[in-house]
Amino acid sequence: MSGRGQKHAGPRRRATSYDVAELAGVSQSAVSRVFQRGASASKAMRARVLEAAEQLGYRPNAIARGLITQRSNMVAVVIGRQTNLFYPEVLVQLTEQFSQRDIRVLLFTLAQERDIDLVVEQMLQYRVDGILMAAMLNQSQVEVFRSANIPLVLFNRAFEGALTSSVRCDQAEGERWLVQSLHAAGHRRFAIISGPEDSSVSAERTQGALAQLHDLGVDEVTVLSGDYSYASGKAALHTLLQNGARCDAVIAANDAMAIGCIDAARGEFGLSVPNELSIVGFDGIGPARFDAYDLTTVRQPIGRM
Amino acid sequence: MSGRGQKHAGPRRRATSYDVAELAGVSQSAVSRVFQRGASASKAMRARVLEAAEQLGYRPNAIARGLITQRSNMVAVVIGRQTNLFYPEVLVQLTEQFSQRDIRVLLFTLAQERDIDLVVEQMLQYRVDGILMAAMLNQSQVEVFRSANIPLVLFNRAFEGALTSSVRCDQAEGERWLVQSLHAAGHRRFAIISGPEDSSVSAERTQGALAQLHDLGVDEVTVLSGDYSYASGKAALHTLLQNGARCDAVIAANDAMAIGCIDAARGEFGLSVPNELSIVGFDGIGPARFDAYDLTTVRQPIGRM
DNA sequence: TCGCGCATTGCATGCGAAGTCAATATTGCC
DNA sequence: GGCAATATTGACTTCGCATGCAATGCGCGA
Repeated sequence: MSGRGQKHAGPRRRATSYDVAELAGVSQSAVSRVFQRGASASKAMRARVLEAAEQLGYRPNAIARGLITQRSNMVAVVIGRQTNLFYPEVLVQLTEQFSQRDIRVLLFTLAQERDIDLVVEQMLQYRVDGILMAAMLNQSQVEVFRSANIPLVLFNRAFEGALTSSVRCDQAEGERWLVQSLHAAGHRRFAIISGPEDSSVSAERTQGALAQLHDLGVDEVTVLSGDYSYASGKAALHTLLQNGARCDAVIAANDAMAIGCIDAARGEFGLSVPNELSIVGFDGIGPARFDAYDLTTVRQPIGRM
Repeated sequence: MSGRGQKHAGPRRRATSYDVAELAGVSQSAVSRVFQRGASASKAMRARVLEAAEQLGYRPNAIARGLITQRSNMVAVVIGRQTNLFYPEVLVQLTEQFSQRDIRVLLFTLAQERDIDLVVEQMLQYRVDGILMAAMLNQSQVEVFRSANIPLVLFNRAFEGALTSSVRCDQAEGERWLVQSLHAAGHRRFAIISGPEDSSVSAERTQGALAQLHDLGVDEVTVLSGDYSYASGKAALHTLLQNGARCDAVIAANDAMAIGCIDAARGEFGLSVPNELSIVGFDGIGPARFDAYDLTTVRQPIGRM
């Protein structure tokens, strides 16, 4: 009432397609069509609408659009709480890729294992178009998504009764390659530091390594397990060498643990790495490329999704 | 028609509140109210509705709800393309915190500087309830959010004509503390490796360090700049020592560069760190705690949001 | 026993855009 | 120039849920 325009003083109500239509002197449908790809609209119309839209600062409401089109254009990405640096790196890359395809990423993290049901619930409520899961889930959870017709992609893990897709490298093959290399370099006494018991990724990697060792005629292998963290890598190497195990090559299930091993070997036991002891990892995380480690590892191709 | 039930054969259409209402023999409003907090509903009603909902696998549609309530319950989090490991770590923590408050995180990354306008557009279209921005933006972008009434929080950066909130540590103070420590340890010849020219964080850190050095009577300081990456840290140290600059303490604007410096100092120049050369960083990223570096750094308290 | 107030419940409407269908404008072609 | 074919356009409905309002039921005190 005081003469302050609505335009720049902070319009309480965001402009809608009706507002634009009115200002441009056309119908709401017309506005809608201008803001879509394949819709037909004359040049004149388009120009008028765009100008009106500009003037009002109009933005199509993606929520409303999602309601009517039944597509949210969002995918959920779920990652567990990481002691492990691999997933955050992947996450950023993933998000970029999705953006390029005009898909938004709704991020979920699992602080506790039990949070997963809450997260599942949220994903369903938000009607995400798809789910990329880098965490464990059980049969009933998979079933929920299947019956809701939501594509579920497991990242770096497969599911037993696998009716689901999964994106992942052949973990076992990677380990075989690593083992082969170590063997070729003359190593014969191996130790493996696997991940958590319940990690399918770790299981595959460990299996791969053991299988290749077996093929090479090496059957006596010490296997310890860690939790993928730097600290657990250190601890594992400590245990290993403390017990007097003699070995000249350590195969860690991921880079973080491998780095922990290297530090323990150097710091606690004064060993020269890789001269006296070779240590290999898996993933190709950033720090693995630091000169201090210059880790031999299998780098997962995170570009391809 | 062939007798296959709709129930488990993959209902094409997700159950809506009307479906639930019908099955429970109540009105749609009743269903709606059962799935809200403060709404009134009798025990009996609640029970009937919940059972019907369970049976149909009903989930409230957050999209539709968002449309009517004008709240999406989503916040946008924007991070730049990181050569720097700090933000991904922060991101995961943030997401957990938001989850606990029943807020979803819509993640955006900036592959290119120019992407920012696209991202801004997306955030507006999705009607996010707030924005947490860990990237640079200009006046007009800030203005867009202000006029759209969307709370904008800058992470680790302030804005000049600051009408916006920002969450951040006192970068300068942290550097002062580092410098003070180095000085107390007897160092007198300092070099600074700053971040990119246009980084306000870097500017503050560098200013803080210079100011403290000045206060301590040290005015001759070599300042080089990097881009926050490990590689640029290595390169900077290389340049520094190659040019014959004599210094016994290097202050890097972040941990990644500090680690690069350490590796360069050790690998290329055979220096013992920290005996012959002290190197400090900033952020407290994971790898900074690896034994090989055991970096002195300022750890940003990412828990407090 | 009757009336009043409160707790429940249902009805109807609206959020903002997309898409269907029919009406209209434009174009090409002989 | 006339007519059929095509391109634009607008009116109206729909998506699924929240909410104001009216109608109903209930309990309780006098």
